[in-house]
Amino acid sequence: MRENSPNFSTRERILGVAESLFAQHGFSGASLRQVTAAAKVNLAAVNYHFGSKDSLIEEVFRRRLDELNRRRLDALAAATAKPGHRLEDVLEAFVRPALEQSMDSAGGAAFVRVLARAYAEHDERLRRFLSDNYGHVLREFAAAFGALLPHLDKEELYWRLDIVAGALTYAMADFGVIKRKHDVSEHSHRERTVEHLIRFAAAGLRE
Amino acid sequence: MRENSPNFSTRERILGVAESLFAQHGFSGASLRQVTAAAKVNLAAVNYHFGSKDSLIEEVFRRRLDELNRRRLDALAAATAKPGHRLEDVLEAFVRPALEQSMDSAGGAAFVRVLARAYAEHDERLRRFLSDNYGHVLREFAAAFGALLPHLDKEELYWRLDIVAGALTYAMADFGVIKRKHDVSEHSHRERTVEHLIRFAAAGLRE
DNA sequence: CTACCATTCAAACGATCGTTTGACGCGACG
DNA sequence: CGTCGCGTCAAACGATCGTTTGAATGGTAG
Repeated sequence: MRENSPNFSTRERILGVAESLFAQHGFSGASLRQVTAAAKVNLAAVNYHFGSKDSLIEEVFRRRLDELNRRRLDALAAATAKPGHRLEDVLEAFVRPALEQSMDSAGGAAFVRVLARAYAEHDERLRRFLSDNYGHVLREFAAAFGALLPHLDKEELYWRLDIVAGALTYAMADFGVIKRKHDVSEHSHRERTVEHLIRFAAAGLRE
Repeated sequence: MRENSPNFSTRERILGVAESLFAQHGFSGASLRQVTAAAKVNLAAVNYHFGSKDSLIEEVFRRRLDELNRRRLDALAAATAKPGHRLEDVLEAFVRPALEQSMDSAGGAAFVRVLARAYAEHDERLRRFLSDNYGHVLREFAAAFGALLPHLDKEELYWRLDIVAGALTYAMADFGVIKRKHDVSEHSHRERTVEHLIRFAAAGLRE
């Protein structure tokens, strides 16, 4: 059952197609006419259901980010509750929910790319939206990391977490200039990518 | 002396301003009218001097990437010539030229952001241009890494190098959701970022 | 001075952008 | 049956996009 199936509502088809096209061409690179044509809906449907293109972009995030961050906070709580938990546990709480979300639906993989794109976009409006709605998640993780890394002051810690977040996000998004021939075991590749990245990040944070 | 100084030619002012605006708003997000207005030149000057917007984008890359990759290949040759050279030496040959370029001119820092943006853009035309003109550099580095990592087959090696390249590029570009308050020692921050990233990458590649 | 060439300029081109409009189909409800 | 509201539709809005045009400009060579 594809995203343009008539079994999906107009609103849901728009969200699914927009997620995919934003991942491919960026937010300003994908036009509403491309989106509505691919979703086989009328052009005006976007402004009817979402109000504007910017609101559509926000909704693309909200649809998946709410659940993603809920899972992240649950995993973080489970990790920090365990006495003697390690840095790798906190890192995994941040990364594994994104990995799982990227595998459990067709649009999940596209959404991780959208997330990575948002990270690269310096658009102030989009950054403010993400900061306002999901900044508390980053702050909770920063606190958990800080407790495990008492030798780092706050500025140093945030600076390194920024690097780690960028590396993790972009590796998850599978961006890259080199094309892989066989995508047969993409899931296991992704799984191993996460493991390696956690090692990367843990080593760099501890130093 | 600013980039819009009359001491710079029209062509050079366009290149400098375009580099900065592409870094801020992306290639499709920055219009030629914004570029020419900021550079204080006529709108038609872009098509007169470069032929098209796409050609301008290519020229923004070519202007700095030629020298960057020449420095990278020189550093790589120096690193591999040394007997008993380590993985960190090859990584540094890849990263340090970008670091130096980002500090020796006002536009250099912007260009590193442009480079990172190109990495995220999935635009097929741009990727082909970069692959055609600078693919040999990546291939030489891949060979040098492969010689140091004989336990990895070619596909595995390329897959990991992709991750490493993404992490390094984005950290260099200073993307991030968390704003730092004091940019007083940005250069030393960047320097230390590179050191940490090399450790990250070396640990992950060796595993 | 004249002729020429490179460059700059205002203006306009057609295309495409996000958005708005008003009519239309149609099931729900009194 | 009438009507009300939700969703969809074709069409058009003004704005902005990349690009092109043709005239004006200014320096240089014959």
